[in-house]
Amino acid sequence: MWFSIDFNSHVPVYKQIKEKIKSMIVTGKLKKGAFVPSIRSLAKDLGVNLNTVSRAYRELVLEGILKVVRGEGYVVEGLDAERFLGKKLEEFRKMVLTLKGDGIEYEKLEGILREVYGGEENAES
Amino acid sequence: MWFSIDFNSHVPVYKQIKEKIKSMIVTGKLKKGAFVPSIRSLAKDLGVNLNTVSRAYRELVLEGILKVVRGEGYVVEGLDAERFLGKKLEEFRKMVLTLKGDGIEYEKLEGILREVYGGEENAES
Amino acid sequence: MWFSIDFNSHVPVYKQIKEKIKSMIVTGKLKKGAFVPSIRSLAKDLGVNLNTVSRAYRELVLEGILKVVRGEGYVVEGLDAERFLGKKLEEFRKMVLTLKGDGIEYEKLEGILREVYGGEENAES
Amino acid sequence: MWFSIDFNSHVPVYKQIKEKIKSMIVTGKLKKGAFVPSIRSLAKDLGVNLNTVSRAYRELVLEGILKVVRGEGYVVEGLDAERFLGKKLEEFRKMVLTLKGDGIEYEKLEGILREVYGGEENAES
DNA sequence: GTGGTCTAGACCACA
DNA sequence: GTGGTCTAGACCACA
Repeated sequence: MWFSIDFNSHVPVYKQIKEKIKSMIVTGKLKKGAFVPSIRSLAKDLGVNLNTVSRAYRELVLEGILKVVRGEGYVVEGLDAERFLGKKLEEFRKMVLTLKGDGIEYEKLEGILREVYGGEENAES
Repeated sequence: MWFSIDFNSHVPVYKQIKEKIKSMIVTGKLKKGAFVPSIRSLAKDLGVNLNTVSRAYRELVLEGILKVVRGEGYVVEGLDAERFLGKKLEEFRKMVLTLKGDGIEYEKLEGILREVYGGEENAES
Repeated sequence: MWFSIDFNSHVPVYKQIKEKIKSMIVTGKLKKGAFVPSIRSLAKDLGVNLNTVSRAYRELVLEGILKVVRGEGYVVEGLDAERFLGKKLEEFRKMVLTLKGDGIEYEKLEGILREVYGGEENAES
Repeated sequence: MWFSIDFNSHVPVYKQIKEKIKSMIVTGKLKKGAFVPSIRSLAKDLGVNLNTVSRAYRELVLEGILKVVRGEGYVVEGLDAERFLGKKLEEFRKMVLTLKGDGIEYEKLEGILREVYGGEENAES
């Protein structure tokens, strides 16, 4: 059921975990009131240290996204989807700007977009 | 004339410098045989330590992109543009995949693409 | 009839329970020979696990403050009030020292003391 | 120059460090713009692990009390003294309430207060 | 079983 | 020199 970590990424592992959890909440894979996996089980699944997951969860609590239930685990509180997606789109815009700066043409990027999104149902031309 | 560093990025500063240099070579802003700025001046411009720029240049030399001219500075050797742009597009594809996974619709991304690439040829409005 | 637990305190719940029981003995609310509430009922009242109350009682027995009556429950044995209060005052002194170190004036603390201890005999206003 | 940790306290070490730093800012021992000791040197002084100090500093940054300067260290930003002292006094009130509940008389506490504050200059009677 | 804290030590980036 | 992250493992409290 669980996701994986990119150990080659510059993004620290605990931040990757935070993003994944947020993503799963936004997409409804983790619903409000549900328990996220225990620190130790997620750490084991991801091949990561307990402290790393612990830090991710702790920060999500500070952000009001998770809640800790004594002796039981972490529960989903909620997440401002609007804001989460807004940030993601902002990152996307930044990357597109960079790519434009690198001289890559619009069509290249649109092509990839269509490929990823499967083609037919999304493309007009 | 010089670029800037995103100190909040997870991408290490020396890697950001490498990427910028490469980008300027690919886009022709730095031509083969031209001198890149001296380590001292670039470090000053960017507000970073000499060691950081030094490391970026050193690695660019190892990659065959720059060449040291003893006592004079670093000169552009060349760069496999195909490969550079290929990597960039690969990163783009990865990000699009993530965004799709977050439930963001094709249209949202295409809209941003059009915005960034200016109006006329791509946008209808 | 029973007290409450501060779940936000750093003091472990089982220690809070021990302190409360001791306090009630010292103040005569629990007299020698009286039964303290059963583990089950106290756990229920406080909203904590049986094990937690159990641990508190067990340690109080080890300290000679409670005694197990097989099949009946836990009975108050007694408590060195002098020592109990001495510890409390020691903690108070420590806290006052810290507050003095923080630059808080004598009058502020005395004011709070008077407030808590009610008006007439101590306060002028 | 530095403080010490109470390893027997229930208060986690990283929280003790946070409180000490705050206290030193409030009392002017650490002024705005000054560097706090480096993570590693403080860890060594206190006989504590680097990660523990690191967590304390990191949380102080989140609270806007410290600021991190890349490659240089942590700098004092500022602290709402009013709020800090208010919290301290609240803790004091709570403790006094408990002590009153334990049957300790006003005079005992006032006596300790006077002792700690040196007597003459503060006491009226 | 759950989380919380801490240690000893490693490796990296930046000044 | 500075901070940042991570691991492996320990010990504790609570359900």
